[in-house]
Amino acid sequence: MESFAERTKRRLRDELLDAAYDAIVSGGYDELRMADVGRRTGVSRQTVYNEFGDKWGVLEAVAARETERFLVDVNEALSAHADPIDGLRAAVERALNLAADNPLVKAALGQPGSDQASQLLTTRGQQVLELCQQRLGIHVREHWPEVPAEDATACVDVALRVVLSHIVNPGAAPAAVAEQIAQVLGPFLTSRRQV
Amino acid sequence: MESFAERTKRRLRDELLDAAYDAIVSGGYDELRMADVGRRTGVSRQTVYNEFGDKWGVLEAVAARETERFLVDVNEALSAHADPIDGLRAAVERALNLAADNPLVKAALGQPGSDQASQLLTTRGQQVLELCQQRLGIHVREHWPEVPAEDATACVDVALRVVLSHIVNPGAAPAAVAEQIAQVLGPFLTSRRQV
DNA sequence: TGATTTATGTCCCGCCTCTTGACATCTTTG
DNA sequence: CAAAGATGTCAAGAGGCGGGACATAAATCA
Repeated sequence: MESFAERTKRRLRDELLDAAYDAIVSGGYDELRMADVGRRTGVSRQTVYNEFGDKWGVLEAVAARETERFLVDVNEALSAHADPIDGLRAAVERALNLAADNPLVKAALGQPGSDQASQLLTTRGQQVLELCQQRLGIHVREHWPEVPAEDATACVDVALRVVLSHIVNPGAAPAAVAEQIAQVLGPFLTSRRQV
Repeated sequence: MESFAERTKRRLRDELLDAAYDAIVSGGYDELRMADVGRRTGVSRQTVYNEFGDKWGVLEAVAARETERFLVDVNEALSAHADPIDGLRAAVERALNLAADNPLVKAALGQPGSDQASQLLTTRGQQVLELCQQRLGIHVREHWPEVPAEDATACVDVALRVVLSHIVNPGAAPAAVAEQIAQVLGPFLTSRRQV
């Protein structure tokens, strides 16, 4: 049985993340105040530091949770198609559309006072990147049994980086990008496909 | 702002009451184990004692919460009518019907191993009685402005005791009892009614 | 330019709550 | 009669949160 204390701990973290999320979305990372996060949750400033270490830790934790939710949607699109190439195309399009609508992404990239927050998806993006690689990797290896694990990983890695690039620096429309990636990576997948 | 600690405290109490409620409903008061209440909630046995004092305290707390919920329904019936006598009749009928269906009432009165629990509504029923008097009193004084407070209180007190008696020791059908009480107390209310 | 304000990050200590283990007591069961 | 199981009490210990103080850096204001 999970203890009440453990559930309470998780709830605390969750409520802190809610408060931080709201603050970032409405005012940007620079406007985020550690004391506010605590106050909104009904907890001291020290407790926020105990939970996340520092202000950047808060942003990373918010991003990690948001990414997890994001990936649920993307994985859903991925596994909605039997053919890997179709799944890839659908997942890319879904990811780009979701990112375009996502308040946190907008706050990190678009709003003023997001000099630092934007690095979350660029120079300091390892965390998000690795999280996506891992989650997508697991999911793809399950749903693409005909593609060798190593090749699936490579494919995911390339597509992921292109998608991230398009999120940070938008190019063509989501559907067009998805089609482009499917066409470029399609032959690779086809050539590596096994019985 | 309410502190996180305060909310957590309330949540703990609520979850303990949920666990105790389930245990009582499924096995009766005698089958209730303090250690189980703690285990189901994910806290130690001592914490249960800290919160409720002793086993009877658990039962009283469960009953108090259930009574509060019960009264919400009854008060709703009471205030659905402009005329006090109609409200009285409706409230009595609602109360008796609710009690007849209530799992906790059944567990306290009907099930085997409820020798002690049944006292909750009889020889040790002051707590529930007073809670009802208070809540109903407040509500009636608000919704029966034409009846002097003292007379309203007396009316509520008499009706409440009759209803409780019918719950513990059922007589006629709820609607018939309600009609009877309305007829018996009606003249009193009418005579005391003011402009 | 210098002073003030504001926010981050760290440290420390007091307080409160929960946990754990032990114990006495009573009742039920074998 | 002995063992098991439950209630109720006590004390010691651990962990987390609150609150205050502080150093530091950046922005603001005079």
